[in-house]
Amino acid sequence: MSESTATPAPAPSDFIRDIVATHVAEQRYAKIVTRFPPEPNGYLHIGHAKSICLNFGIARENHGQCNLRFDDTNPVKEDVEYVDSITTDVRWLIAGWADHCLGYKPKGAHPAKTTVNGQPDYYLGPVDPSTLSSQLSTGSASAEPFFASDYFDQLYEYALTLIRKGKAYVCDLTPEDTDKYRGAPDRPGQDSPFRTRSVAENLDLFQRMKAGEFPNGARSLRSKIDMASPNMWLRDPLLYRIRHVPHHHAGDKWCIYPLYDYAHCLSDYVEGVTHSVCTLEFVDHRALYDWVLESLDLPRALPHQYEFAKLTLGYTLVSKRKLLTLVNEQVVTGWDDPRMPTLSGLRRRGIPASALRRFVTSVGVTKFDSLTDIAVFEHAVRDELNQVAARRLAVLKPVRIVLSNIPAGEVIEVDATNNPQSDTPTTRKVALTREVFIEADDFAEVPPPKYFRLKPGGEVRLKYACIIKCDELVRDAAGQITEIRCTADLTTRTGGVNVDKKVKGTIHWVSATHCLDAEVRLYDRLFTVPEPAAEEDFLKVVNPKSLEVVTAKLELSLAATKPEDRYQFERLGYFALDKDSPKSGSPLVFNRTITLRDNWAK
RNA sequence: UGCCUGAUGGUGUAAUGGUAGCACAGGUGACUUUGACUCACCUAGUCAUGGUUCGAAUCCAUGUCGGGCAGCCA
Repeated sequence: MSESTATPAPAPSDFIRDIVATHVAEQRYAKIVTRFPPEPNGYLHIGHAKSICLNFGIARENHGQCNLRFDDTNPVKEDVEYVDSITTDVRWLIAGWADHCLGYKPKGAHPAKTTVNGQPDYYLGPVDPSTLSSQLSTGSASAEPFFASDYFDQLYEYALTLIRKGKAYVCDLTPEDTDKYRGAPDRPGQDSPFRTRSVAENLDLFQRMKAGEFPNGARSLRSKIDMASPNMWLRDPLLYRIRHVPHHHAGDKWCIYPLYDYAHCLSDYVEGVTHSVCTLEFVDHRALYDWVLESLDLPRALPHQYEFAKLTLGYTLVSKRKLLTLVNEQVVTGWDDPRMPTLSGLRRRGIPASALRRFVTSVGVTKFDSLTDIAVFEHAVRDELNQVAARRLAVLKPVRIVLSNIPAGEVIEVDATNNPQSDTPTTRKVALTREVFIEADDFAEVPPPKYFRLKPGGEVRLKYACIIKCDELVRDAAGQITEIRCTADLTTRTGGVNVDKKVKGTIHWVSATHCLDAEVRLYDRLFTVPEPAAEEDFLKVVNPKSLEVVTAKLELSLAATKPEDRYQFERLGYFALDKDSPKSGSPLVFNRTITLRDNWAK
């Protein structure tokens, strides 16, 4: 069922939501706060959609909030370009669904120093979500997403605290030696020779690291945990590295930058996050997440990390590197090519955000690495579009029919239903004339068995119009069919005496004189195998027929199509205007979002 | 050979000691002015072996198979 219908879908349930529900029941937190923490170093894809819907879903189901936070601790890989695209994609995906849970902070705000239970503390809360949406829609922009880089000052203070507690030290090992000392999964590491430095020396060295006295990689700040731990992430993992580069958000203030494991848990804490939900590859990091937080004796409730399996979709690739290759090798036209699994690509293809949400909800949340059948995704898209898309007549590969008993110049207006799924369907007028186009596939001179469509001597209904009979094929000297001559039985029109006459087939059509030319881009899956990621060379399994461009004939009403409109071209599939389209004077450009199901598999 | 984690029809997911259910896919039929939608019916599953129990997908043990971990990436 569509989200727009009266019966709302039941709230999803999964092991993480169960945990949250327990915490709500025991009133462990004043408010449930989650976060979506992308690094601004690439475009969001369908896998991120699962994480976004989980985090925002938990927030909206519990009257909570979900912060959009950029995990921007590595300036050498990041760029504001991605901050903008990610922000756009997130807001598109949650629009009309969880906007009221979106955690944004006052523009330019940094954590405030407060006192909690007599202890110093840092906290950065969101702007009032009820005022946020109006701010965003008016573009007054007094709010913005959270940024981990806004906490660099506090993170530095916390690092000093760790040093004073003897829980962190400055290490002079080279990156190569650090690796060697770390040991291997089945072999313990060795203590760094710098592990026993005094607190005073560590303090001095760390401050000088910050002051820029040392070159990149010369020293690092490390946690002091256990070099023999069976968990590799507890073998004195690095907290800070030296990088003499400016930061896209923090400017040129810093030459030391915190690492993920150190910055993430503290960012969660500073924002008051309660449930930090991430993917399975971070399970081993959870011990470190907890270690950092617990080592600091923080005065407020600590956030906790929970992990789920990321989405893997059949016939789809989401690897940043491989997607980049597709763009660079011009296999696709860009990151928002409608064949790409990026949110911008899916959006351009015409897939509604609501369909994406419904899809990721339907696959569930577990700790099992699974491969989701692309059919589940396609079903969600079709199901959603079937509810909302207006029907239109369009012919992709036209063949000319002459209705010999209709005089040239005569226009018969017929009523066509806009959406049969609607409780109160409306209609529009479509012109029927002497010459019409039908789909090339809908005529067969030598029909296969059980062929319901037009064939020599056969009858078929032109949808919304009347039944026609194929009388004659006109050929040129070479024997090629140049014209299909039919007679129209006007008594079978709506309201006609023979309206109830049955024929096996009903086909779509467009008047040859009252129509519109349009470029229509027919997309198919980008890869020919279910698991392109498992391929030694994924470029070899790119579907050579993933795009076919045709010049189609459309009914006239389509001239008024707006970018957000979704149409079903009857018997063909769902289509949406491409962003290339609104160029004045040039024909409209439509993208095929997805075909209709076809049970008449040839 | 270390640690972490997982295993239910073809696929995904539920059942938290008490009738193995749902969705997708597939099949058959009905309906149809979309070979769509809708509806009905069908196909098909607890990784293995032991144990506890009146009763085990669920608890225990052992094994098998899969995924993750040795970035100064996130």
